[in-house]
Amino acid sequence: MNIYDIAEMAGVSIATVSRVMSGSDKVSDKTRKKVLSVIEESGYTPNVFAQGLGVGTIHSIGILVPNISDLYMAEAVSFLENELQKNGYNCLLGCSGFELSGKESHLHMLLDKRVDALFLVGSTYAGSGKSDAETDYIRAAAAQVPVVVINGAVKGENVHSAVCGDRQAMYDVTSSLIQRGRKRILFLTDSHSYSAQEKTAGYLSALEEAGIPVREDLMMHVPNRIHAVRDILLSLPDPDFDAVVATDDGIAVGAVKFAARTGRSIPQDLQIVGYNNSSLSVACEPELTSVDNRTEDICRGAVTVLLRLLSEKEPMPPSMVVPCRIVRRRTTDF
Amino acid sequence: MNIYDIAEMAGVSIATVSRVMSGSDKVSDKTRKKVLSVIEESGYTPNVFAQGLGVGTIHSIGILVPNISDLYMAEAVSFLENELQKNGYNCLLGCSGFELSGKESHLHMLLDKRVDALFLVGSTYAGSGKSDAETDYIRAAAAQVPVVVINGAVKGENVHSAVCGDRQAMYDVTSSLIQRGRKRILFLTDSHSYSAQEKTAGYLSALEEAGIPVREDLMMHVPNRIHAVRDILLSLPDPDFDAVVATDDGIAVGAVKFAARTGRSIPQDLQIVGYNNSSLSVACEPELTSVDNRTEDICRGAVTVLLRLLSEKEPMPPSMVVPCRIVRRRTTDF
DNA sequence: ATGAAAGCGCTAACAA
DNA sequence: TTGTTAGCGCTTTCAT
Repeated sequence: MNIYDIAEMAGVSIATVSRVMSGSDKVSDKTRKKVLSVIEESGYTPNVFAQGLGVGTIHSIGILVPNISDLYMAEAVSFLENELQKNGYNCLLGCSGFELSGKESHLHMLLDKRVDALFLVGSTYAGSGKSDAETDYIRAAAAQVPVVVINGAVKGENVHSAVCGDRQAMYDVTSSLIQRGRKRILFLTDSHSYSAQEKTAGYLSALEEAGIPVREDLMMHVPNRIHAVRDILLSLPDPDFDAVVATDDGIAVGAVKFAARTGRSIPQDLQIVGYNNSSLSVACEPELTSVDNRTEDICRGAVTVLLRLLSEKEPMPPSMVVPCRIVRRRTTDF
Repeated sequence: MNIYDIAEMAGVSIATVSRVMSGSDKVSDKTRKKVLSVIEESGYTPNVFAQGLGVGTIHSIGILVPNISDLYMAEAVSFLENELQKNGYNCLLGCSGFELSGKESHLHMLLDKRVDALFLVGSTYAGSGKSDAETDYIRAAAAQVPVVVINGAVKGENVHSAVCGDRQAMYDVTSSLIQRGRKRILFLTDSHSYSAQEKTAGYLSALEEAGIPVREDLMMHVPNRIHAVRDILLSLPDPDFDAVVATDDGIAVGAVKFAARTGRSIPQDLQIVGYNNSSLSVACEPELTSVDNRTEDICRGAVTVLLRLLSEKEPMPPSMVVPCRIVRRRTTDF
């Protein structure tokens, strides 16, 4: 069932059918009614490929994510999909993993499908910042379609970003801990990404401001798995810290487990702050104080930016920053 | 940059370029080399829409999910995407919500994009089973492309399914509790879906087998939010149960929180079993015994089924069942 | 307000 | 082994 069939059945030309489909006003009411009724009873649906061939787009947008089974990523994708769907776009999803090769290949698969734009979700796409070469493939992609990085900054023509104020948030929570008398604050992270670096910077600046010397042994890289973190902390010969700030809730929960195992009471002996305000933070006991990075607001903002870009309006500011919010629960005394 | 440009630059016809692109062996090595080098240096990528128009597919598969920010769904999508990508398919993602209208509209958006097949993830798509009308739209879709329901059974031509043995699993855990002397087992669920019904049936058959009368007040519907569940249990005038089986970890964690609030010790006073073996089950304290429904195996199997379907091999058995696995932790004494 | 016809870029059947 | 050409189904001028 194609447009020719419909045209014939309705006794009009294919051009008229096309006009009806696209809601053109240059069709008489009578003709429109007739065509619509034929379409209705025949169940006709236009062939997107033919449409795409003509106009160059089928209104789909690529979403690249390292790992959709991560709570944070999943939530972001959820918001993106909702907003995009509302605006008539479909989502092509790619799970790239954290390796550069996977990112590149998945990105090209999406590009090959002629998406109208790309979302890269997660600061892993911003690379470590050591070399621009890490993100060259993103700029190359941006030569074809607008790219919006969620929660990571990549510089380049046609590359936009929406991030949360990770540095400030980490500065805030660290400062709060210091104000409550903590001086040996363990910083736990699982990543070297842009956002991990931002968080690190926030942590360090809080220490510096308070005149507390930085201790290398209080800055650890760990995998983001509850038991792994717990065991690493348990294996420390001389655990010497009175607070923990983590770059993800999962890591923080590991610290909670560590406290439970070693008889440390929370928050008296050990204060703990998580990140992302995920369901993990409220599943554990005591429940985690956590930084809410406003995923929903960021994603909504990112889609707004993108839609404006696609509608060829005036250029957008290249990035937006949404401040984080601290959700206080029982693993801290502030 | 299109196939004509490449053909001209390589001094061959478009047919030859097309052959090279599709890896046909009916091209001389010399010609192939030449064409490939031109393609390489020009960065040519075939236009999928034109391809699609010709052959009727661009190798994309629709994945419909009620809510991707749910841990279980996200994991399933992750596995599906991985398997499909490996086999050269892209994924069009739709988040439909739990309302019929959303399901139908999202499903049509995917169909309109001419996907080769559809995955429906989650037993919500199987409806309540009260009326076939609830799932008619699925059968209608199946008239166009193969449909595979993950974790829910829908009957119909060209509708396949991959489910886990929920009924048996629930029977097993309930029986184990009974064997450990528990007689007042609270069943908590947040859904009326196919899988919820299966789980209910397992629970009931374990009671029946043990000759324990069913008590309506011990079968509750609750929202799947930790604090909500906790508060509902706390508000019970006369909480009279010595074990809890829940159809999701989030719900079970709510019961754990309830126990903590009311001074019940786990598992002595109250045994608790969760479902899905998610990270929540290991975040809470004590850690939850949970039913692992083998998402990965189910998804892998589902993709296998689908690929066979798409490659026009002999018809598949309409459904596969993967047995669940009980992961024992510290909220039970078995 | 409506129709005719020229693309859009590719695949595949057929010719050579 | 290679080239020619007829679709694939739609959009969009350009006429009328």
